[in-house]
Amino acid sequence: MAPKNDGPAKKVMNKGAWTAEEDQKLSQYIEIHGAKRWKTIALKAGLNRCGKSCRLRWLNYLRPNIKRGNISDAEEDLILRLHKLLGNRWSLIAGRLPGRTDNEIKNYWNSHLSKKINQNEKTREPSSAHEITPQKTDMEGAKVSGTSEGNFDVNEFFDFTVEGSYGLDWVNKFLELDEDSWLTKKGEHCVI
DNA sequence: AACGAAGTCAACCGCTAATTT
DNA sequence: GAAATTAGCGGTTGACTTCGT
Repeated sequence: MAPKNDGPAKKVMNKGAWTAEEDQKLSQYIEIHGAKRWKTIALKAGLNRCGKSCRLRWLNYLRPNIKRGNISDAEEDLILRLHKLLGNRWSLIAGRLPGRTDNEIKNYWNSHLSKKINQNEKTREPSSAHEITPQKTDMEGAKVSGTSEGNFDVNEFFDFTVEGSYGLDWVNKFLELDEDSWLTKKGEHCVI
């Protein structure tokens, strides 16, 4: 079958793995002009890529201060705790782990932690009726359903827009609450 | 050594939210 | 205020690597 001719030929964008040359072009352009207007960046940097692809590459790989590999025990612990609190809100979780990206945390969760949790759940008593289901529960549920004390919004509660505004210690303390008392509270009046 | 299964991770896709015109 | 554009997010895919047989 002949390809239909629908107007001016669309430029075919590069897809797949980035080359070192592309990385260099993107980094150099952003260094000079900043990381704004990704479509323009893609165009002006001479990259045959869509803006979306450039943004992703920059955020997940080229950005300065990116930590790569080897998630430490402390980081893993924090991810677990934050996930319990926030569910699959990877960008929020990543915001609490300097140098880590949402994509990396998501991957780490899917390949390592979700399995760990499944194993733990299997070994635990099935009678834990108040088990937390991590995804889209807790906080989001609270936001949607509201409570007797009014709507609780995790984004207001933690100002995630300001990195380190509370410090990890505070968040950790917050999350260290014994699960049972935590859940008792949940049952009583507040869906946290 | 060869092969398939399982694991990992970079990148893409589709969607929504935010911003600009 | 509406429409168009841009940014950002989370889910998913697929190529590559590692492991077990």
